[in-house]
Amino acid sequence: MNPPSNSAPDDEERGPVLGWQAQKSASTRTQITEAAIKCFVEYGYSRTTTTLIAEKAGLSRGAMLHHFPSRLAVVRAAVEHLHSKRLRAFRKSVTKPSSDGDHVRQGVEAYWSHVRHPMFVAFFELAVAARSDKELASILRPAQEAFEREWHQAAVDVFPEWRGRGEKFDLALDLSRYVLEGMAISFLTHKETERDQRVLGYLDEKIRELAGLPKLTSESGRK
Amino acid sequence: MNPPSNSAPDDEERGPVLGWQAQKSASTRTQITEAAIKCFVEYGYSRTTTTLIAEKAGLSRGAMLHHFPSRLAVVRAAVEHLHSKRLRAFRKSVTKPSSDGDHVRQGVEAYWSHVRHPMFVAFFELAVAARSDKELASILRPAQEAFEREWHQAAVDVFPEWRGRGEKFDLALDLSRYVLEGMAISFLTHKETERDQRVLGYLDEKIRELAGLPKLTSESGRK
DNA sequence: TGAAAAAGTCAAAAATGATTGAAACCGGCT
DNA sequence: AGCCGGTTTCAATCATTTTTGACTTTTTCA
Repeated sequence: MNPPSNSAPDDEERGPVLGWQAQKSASTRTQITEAAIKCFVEYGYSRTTTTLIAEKAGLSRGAMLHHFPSRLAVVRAAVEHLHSKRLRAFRKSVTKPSSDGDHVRQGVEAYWSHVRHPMFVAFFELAVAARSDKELASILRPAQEAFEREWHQAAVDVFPEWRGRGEKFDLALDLSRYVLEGMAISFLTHKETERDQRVLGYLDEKIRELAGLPKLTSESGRK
Repeated sequence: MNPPSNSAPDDEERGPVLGWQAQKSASTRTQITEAAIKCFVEYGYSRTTTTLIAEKAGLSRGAMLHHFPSRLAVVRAAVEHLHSKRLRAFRKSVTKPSSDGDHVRQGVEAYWSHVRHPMFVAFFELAVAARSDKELASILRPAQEAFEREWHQAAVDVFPEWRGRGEKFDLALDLSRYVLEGMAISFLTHKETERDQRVLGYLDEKIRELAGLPKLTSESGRK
């Protein structure tokens, strides 16, 4: 292999002084966890076997079991990796300066594209499996709670003027979450239609209403 | 056993002339399918093994494989059984005369309690598994489509006065479906709070708005 | 008695984790 | 520079467990 120029996927916390080339090969670990996440999306949680992960990561199974001694260890690492990745992507899409100053639309759009991303599918697979797998649930819960805290905080940041009107604010948040996630989950098995664009537009409108913002005039058509 | 007085759960289409007691023991089949459904809810789809189903049904595995030669055959029967049961329960809850003539609330309440029923959990498990299991998907699709047709028809029946205002009608339907299912799915892993009652109340209100019905005066508190 | 239901037995396949072995790389040393 | 001990990555093999479905045997009624 060529430890210096590594062809592994981009992300991995570049430890400041992580000298050894050997240690650099911790990128193999991220390769494995990313392969696991891909498998969750492609085959579902339960059908993601160690064989499959190793295959998708381009390693022998034995090599993988060197890095992660058991299947659960891989899952644990994958959950962690997925969580931080998801959080980073979400933060980025939220803090991106809105093109037209329309906070509502930007917020809805941000979460809407988030729940349509494969990472959400992977997390969803894990969440469903965790419903009847207490061990997985205990692994997943911290990440899930952390993400939800972050989600709420992001909402507060996006709508600073909303401070104090707690009840309507929470309502708008809950509504958005349920509608967008409900739609996204529905789209896992159904295909999107033009009717769904109307739902998104309606959601925008109602959030504006709850926030006490003026109606948008003639902008019925979302992209 | 006692073929005449059978302690099996209630439902099974009572064929008019299904004389043989032997054939009556087709109730064993429903016992098996119901056990399978219970397993989906309790253990999830993938962990529902034939051993587990037989165990829950109170049969030996060999006996079960006499009725259903393969695991998939059980699943097929379970899907069919679940679908008809689900459909029946839904029809019943919708056609039940509304206590106070409030169609909107009755409709929302009907679907809300439906998606909180274990049957919905079972169907949900199947739907998620079907996402990455084409064989299961082909089994599930007809039932799913049939149920959705029925759902739409029920909505039309409940709101006969809404005929013609198609766009807002569809919007109200989509919104309700996404919100209620999104909430129900969220509750599979989270616990319900008082905030969620507000979402339900808000949904009621918005449907009334879309239908052009008068606002309910002082009935903010749902049961 | 005889046909169907129920039970029990068996082998094949798949997945897991443990063990063993090979190859590359590090530092240090003469 | 070049060799050596030790470590780390990677590969391969093995035994065990689980699940499945085919098969055979026993029981139960009409």
